[in-house]
Amino acid sequence: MSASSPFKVLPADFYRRPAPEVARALLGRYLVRRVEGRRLVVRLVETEAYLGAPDRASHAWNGRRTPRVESLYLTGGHAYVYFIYGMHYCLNVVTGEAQVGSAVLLRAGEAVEGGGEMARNRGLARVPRPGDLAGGPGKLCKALAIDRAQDGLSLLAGELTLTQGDPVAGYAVASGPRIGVAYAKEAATWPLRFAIQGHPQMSRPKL
DNA sequence: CGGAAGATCCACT
DNA sequence: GTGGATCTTCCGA
Repeated sequence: MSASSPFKVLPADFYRRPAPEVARALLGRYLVRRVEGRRLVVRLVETEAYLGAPDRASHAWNGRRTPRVESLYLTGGHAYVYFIYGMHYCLNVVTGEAQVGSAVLLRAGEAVEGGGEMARNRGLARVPRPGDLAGGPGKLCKALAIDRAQDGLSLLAGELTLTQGDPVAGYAVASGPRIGVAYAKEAATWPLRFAIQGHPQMSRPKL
């Protein structure tokens, strides 16, 4: 744990770096969701970087620009939330400069605060282990009550922020190919998935 | 304008 | 391990 408060909000500069760097740096950080004065917190354990135009798996591949992905082109430090498979939302953190379209998908976290409310948001009858509340991109959004209403929000203050948390050292980070992007040709094998090494709550295949 | 597929999750075998 | 749910978005015709 670091010297200052684990809930100190990460500054804009944190996001103005290449997506893979931010993806690594986000591990161990706290994602803080405020809803009606209450605070829900998860510690991030798994992320994926998406590079933008050169990355076939990215929603910004080849400069693709549609109303849905508009917030992906904001400057680093904003949220990009999209709806997928007819029933799930996924939360991304935009990285780099505006108009680039690079981002980090938040794939999994473990509950730090507000587990009871997260379980209710998930529709679970009981409160499971902390890692089972947000162990997947869709679950993470559902647990934290995130949907398209949060698309485009600044992460520097307000209902959705990222804070210092409990960052891990570089040696503790594992990387590998991203999940669910087999269609993306050459980009499918790029090692842009990052997780806290050996963490029990990675979403699916182990790294 | 229609068809196809998707950065997922869960129940069931 | 496999398949179904469910619907928005995109691309080709």
